Amino acid sequence: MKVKTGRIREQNSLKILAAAEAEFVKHGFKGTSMQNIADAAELPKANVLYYFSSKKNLYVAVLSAIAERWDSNLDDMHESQDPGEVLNNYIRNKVDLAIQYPNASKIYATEIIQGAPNLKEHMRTGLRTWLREKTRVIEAWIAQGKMDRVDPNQLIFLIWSSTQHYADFEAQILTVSNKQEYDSDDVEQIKRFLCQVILKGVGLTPPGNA
Amino acid sequence: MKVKTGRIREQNSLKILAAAEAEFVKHGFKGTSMQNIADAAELPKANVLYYFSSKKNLYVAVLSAIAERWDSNLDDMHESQDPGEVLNNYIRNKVDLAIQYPNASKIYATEIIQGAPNLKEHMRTGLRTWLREKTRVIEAWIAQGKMDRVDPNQLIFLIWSSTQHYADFEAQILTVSNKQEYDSDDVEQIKRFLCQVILKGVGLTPPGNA
DNA sequence: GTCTATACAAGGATAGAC
DNA sequence: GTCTATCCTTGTATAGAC
Repeated sequence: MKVKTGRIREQNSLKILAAAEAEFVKHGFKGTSMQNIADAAELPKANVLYYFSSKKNLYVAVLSAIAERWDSNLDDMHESQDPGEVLNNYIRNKVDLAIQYPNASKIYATEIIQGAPNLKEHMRTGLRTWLREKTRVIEAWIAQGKMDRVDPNQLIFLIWSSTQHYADFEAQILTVSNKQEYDSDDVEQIKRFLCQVILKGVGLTPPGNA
Repeated sequence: MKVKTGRIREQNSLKILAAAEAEFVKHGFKGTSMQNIADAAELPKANVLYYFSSKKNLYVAVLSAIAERWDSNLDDMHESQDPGEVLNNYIRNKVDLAIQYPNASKIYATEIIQGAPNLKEHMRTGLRTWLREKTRVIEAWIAQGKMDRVDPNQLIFLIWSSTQHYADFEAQILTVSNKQEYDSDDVEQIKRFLCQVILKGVGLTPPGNA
């Protein structure tokens, strides 16, 4: 019984994408060689170039996969919902994402630090639209007197920065804390701290603040 | 009258360091060539290698200059001072630093994202000591009932992440905001927002909350 | 002290065997 | 569809002229 070619292709592609993500994080785009990626994926170098016709191409594929995963986790929020509950869930979700996919967060961060040459378009269209929508909802909550009068954009930026920090600055946080990795207690503590401080900071109370 | 050799050396070194910082930010360590740096510094390539004997050496020099500037701006805080005032000043200071030296923040961030291979030692010694000291002061404030019971380490991380974000993610923030650069109004608004939310979030009020 | 010319290595990409 | 061998560019670093 012949194995379908499509399956091999798919499996190899995924192996390469995972390996590439790990290597790009450690050494940057230029610092990563196709040989590194091939070795990590346990495939010959030419094979990697066979699936993704160029290094640049492979890098963009890695970025796209990350952006897709990122966007898929952007929960919808409606002004009819309770702001404390919505923001609480959003923050906890972002922390989970950061801890679960640190490499994704790191590559995304590196790309933006370098001026976002491959993400400018995504930000000008998709992200800006998403942000405007959320801003509108938060402004509605403020108008309804449900929370303090703060700049909605800044609030979103604060949530992004404070949550992603645990992925991007992992090396710093673990080193000064003298730890090898985050354990589940750490993660819960991070979530509680951020929810407590940010929600209280904008005049909200977490839903079940146990 | 002969120009002192030391002056030329110093001036060229500074020009090279500035050029290197700008290039390393845009393309990363491996992605930056000595030719790029030499062109940006308006000097021949061999001249750059004459002053800093290797590329790695030059990169470490850039990092050291950054770490030094960073550390010199770590204000002292004492438990006898008013926590609201101290944290307010610290946050405003960090925002100024981020806006004034975005490249420094970006290179530092990139280095940590990649696992801090050249900063591990600095973090294990200098930074950890600094953090422990601040933690002690914040714990004293909490014990004195002057602020909410929060994890002091997390509070420091929150201040670092939220302030540095405006430097590191400049490209994202400016793009979604449809701006070319931060103006002085933006900077003041950022400071007010962060001080307001973070201080209130830990049970403090800014000193002169105008 | 400054710069030109060059040795030498690494890596991306392709041609073509299997 | 998969992989070996190779071409060619780029880039670090040095030797040595001025």
